[in-house]
Amino acid sequence: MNLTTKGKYAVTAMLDLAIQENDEASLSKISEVAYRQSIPAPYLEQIFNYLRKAEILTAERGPKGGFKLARSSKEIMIGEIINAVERNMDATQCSGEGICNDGSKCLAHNFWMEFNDSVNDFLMTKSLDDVIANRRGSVKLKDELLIATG
Amino acid sequence: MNLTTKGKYAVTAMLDLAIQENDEASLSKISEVAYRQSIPAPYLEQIFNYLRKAEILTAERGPKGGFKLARSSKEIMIGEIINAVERNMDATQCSGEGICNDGSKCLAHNFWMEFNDSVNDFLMTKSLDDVIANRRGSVKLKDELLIATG
DNA sequence: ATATTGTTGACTAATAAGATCAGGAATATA
DNA sequence: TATATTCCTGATCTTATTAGTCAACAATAT
Repeated sequence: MNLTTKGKYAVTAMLDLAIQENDEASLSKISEVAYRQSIPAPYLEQIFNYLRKAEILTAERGPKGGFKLARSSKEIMIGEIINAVERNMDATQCSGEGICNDGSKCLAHNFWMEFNDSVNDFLMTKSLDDVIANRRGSVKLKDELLIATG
Repeated sequence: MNLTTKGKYAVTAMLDLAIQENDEASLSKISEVAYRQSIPAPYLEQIFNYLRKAEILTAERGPKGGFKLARSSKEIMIGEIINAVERNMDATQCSGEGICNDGSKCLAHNFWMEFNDSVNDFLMTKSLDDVIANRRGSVKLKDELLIATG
């Protein structure tokens, strides 16, 4: 299992887009996001391509072009972002090759599967919005109050 | 965060020792463990050294020498093993350097801390014995029955 | 004395991460 | 239509790390 800088850049950049999302349909340029988040722009270009292909980002070309989230920030899970850019998040591959396939060789096989499930449960139940809300402290509570008071 | 083959070898080798533990004070040679678990012996030598320094393994030299667990398999957590051999299991380092230190730069900082906690909770609450019991299916239940029936 | 086992640290090869770069395709606007 | 701007694509480069080897040494049972 390998969670690298690339995955962390991807999450940070997506959070940036989610925050920028205020004004409807606003597009952010790669160069803007890269500057705000201290991510090398050409590297972010690469990363955004993965995210677009995974359909969690949409792009428009030309002047006035840019990127925005393909869905609401409540509907994009951190795990999706990471899976889109990381190639080795699966802890089940007990060794380089499939020497675990016969089932008896690797004593820890079941354990790694459970570990994998645990990690995925965590990452797939946290949305961009959750992370932002958690970061701002009490936004979620505020939402609930608004609902409660009509 | 980086969980590599080295960490997986370490866990597998420790499980092997735990299983061999039946006969009191029995020592296993590196070559034996390496053969049983298909781990390159000179590499396992390196790995066992880390584990010995972390005091979860003890060694004796000379003929009849070998390794055994430093504590009971119920008291050695998988997380300890991994921490002893992996150098980069901390998901909190949001980037290569400490650009997150000022607190405001990395939008995901809190999130990575929580993720880290989640992973550690999982790994630090599973003992070697837990993994073996889980693997054999109903060993734990059997133990409980033995206790229940005196 | 000798064979056997762990101990240590230096070394090598292969791979992957972290970028960079150049050229192309779309598109808004003058 | 020309042009500037932005995304799109793939090749390439550098560096660090992983995975693994090796040789010489230290301890100890027989």
